[in-house]
Amino acid sequence: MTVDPLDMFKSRSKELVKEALARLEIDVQLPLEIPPEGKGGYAFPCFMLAKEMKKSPADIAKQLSQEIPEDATFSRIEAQGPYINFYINPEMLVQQTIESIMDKREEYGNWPQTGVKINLEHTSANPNGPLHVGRARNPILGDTIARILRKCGHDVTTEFYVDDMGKQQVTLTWGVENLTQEGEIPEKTDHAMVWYYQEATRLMESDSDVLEQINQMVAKYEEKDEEILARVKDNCQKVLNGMNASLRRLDIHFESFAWESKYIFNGNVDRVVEELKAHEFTDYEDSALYLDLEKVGITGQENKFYLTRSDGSSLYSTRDIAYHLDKLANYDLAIDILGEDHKLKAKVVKIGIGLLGKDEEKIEPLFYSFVSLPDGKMSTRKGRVVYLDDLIEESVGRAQKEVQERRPELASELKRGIAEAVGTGAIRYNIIRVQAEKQIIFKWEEALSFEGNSAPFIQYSHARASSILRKTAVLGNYDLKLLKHRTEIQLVKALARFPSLIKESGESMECHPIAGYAFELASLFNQFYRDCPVLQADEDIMNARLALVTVSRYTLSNVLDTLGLVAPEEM
RNA sequence: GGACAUGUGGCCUAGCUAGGAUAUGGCGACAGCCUCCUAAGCUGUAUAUCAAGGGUUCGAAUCCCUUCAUGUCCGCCA
Repeated sequence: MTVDPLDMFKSRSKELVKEALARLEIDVQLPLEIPPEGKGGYAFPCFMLAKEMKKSPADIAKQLSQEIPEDATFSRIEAQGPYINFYINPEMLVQQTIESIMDKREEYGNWPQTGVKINLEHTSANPNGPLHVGRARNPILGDTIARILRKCGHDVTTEFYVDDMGKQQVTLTWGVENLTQEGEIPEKTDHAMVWYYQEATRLMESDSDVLEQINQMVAKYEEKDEEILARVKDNCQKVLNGMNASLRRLDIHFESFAWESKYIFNGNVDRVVEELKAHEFTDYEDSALYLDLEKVGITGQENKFYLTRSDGSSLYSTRDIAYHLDKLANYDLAIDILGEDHKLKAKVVKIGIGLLGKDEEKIEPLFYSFVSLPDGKMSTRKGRVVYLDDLIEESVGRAQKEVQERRPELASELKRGIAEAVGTGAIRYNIIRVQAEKQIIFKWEEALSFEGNSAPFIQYSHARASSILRKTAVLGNYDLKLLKHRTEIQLVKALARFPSLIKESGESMECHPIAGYAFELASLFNQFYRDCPVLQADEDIMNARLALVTVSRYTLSNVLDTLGLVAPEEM
């Protein structure tokens, strides 16, 4: 059975149009469109034939439709104005779709393995403090895209690039080794460590002795001092552990961690510099190597993009080039989830890879805009920040209150589970439902909405479906021809779209269409729930509807999983 | 100053890649629906010069140009 239940309808309608055109000896392809509600499943506009045939599009549509024979796949094929509309045979659609989902179950929506190996780098936040909401878009976006690509059949490895080379990391380590934190120390390691970083940064700015000490450490570190490396990595790891704990709560995990220092210590960065300095697009200024942006066609910037300092030590982007070289050696595609502030750097990395003779098209950066607060950008230093952990706590806390109000009779363990699922789900969904390049201004009321277009809305539909199925014995024989209510057909149409949606979203690497679909599907299920009683219906109808509820539940569960949301049995 | 992105009812948002039939939904507002499978639900009403102007086209939210607004970048930081 094919993955996409709509496939036969799409290809058959195209075929029929093609044959009709051939009979009229017209050598043009008509595009397939999805018409508005009530105009059938597929439509072919005839405008582009008007010039050639010297007739109005409406007349052409009429003439063409007369050339199309009746076909079992469609209940009606007719011209309406300038369009030929194909009405999908609802019985066949219901049959195809429900059987396909019954057959695939948890696998419905998954495409066959492609063998394509993808490295998907996301989050990669500097390990000097807890994740804040301004950055939280990165892991959520990255994890969701990873899930989509896996459903598309690709072999995805998610990776966190740990920056353990910057001055910031040395500053943190200096703080840990020279300062004593007073008062109550937070239990979570990222929250405990950030104090040292903030305090050391403050001291460094006011005390030149401190600055001197830190600079000396940085200098030694860049000369590949293994002992300092061990100390810095140790502190990074502690912060990283805290970050990972936060992300785990959102069901975000990494398969791999790539440490930036590795590429310095193993000599790869030196090799990159060696090769690049021979290139005609690079030059020296005071023995600092730079790339001439004008020569590579980047305008709007200062012309020099530095690849090394004048002492020969490497810069961030140079190390990033070495890192990406490594990715391309091991993967077919490298995807990077990056904040919009990284656009120029990402471009330079791609160019660098190209200059080294590798295929830069295999690097795909995806950008997102920052989440800011109503009074501006989030900043850890200025204390103008909402930590991800606080957002999660607040969200789960509010969800806990809601569950308590709505379902006081449930066991408290169950209520806690529901609150966790709803609270964390609301956060993920709110980030993912908007296209990544739109700027978001963080507002508590919006971030923690549990009604309307939100995660709990979708989870609730799943809980309703589960509830119906919980109350019945094993599914009996069913006759799908009995499903002909308007909302039943609409629900089936939505169910049928899932596999093609997964594929399209994987190709465009966008998450928000899936969120929109999840909401639409849940909404249609709720309408079905209102219009079509299941358990009270006559046995024949009940069995047919139970089949529809079963496949709806599978599909709801699969979309929720694609978005990284829990599908609760009850809420 | 230049570069990249974004601009759709009071607020948020889909549609833009491949121009087509009355611009998608949510929040908020107002009016309704629990003797019936969970009301985190459902139904209805009102609200849009698709930032502005010009162009291409039989046809533009969608393509092109100009302008404006917002975000981001333009460090021998990361």
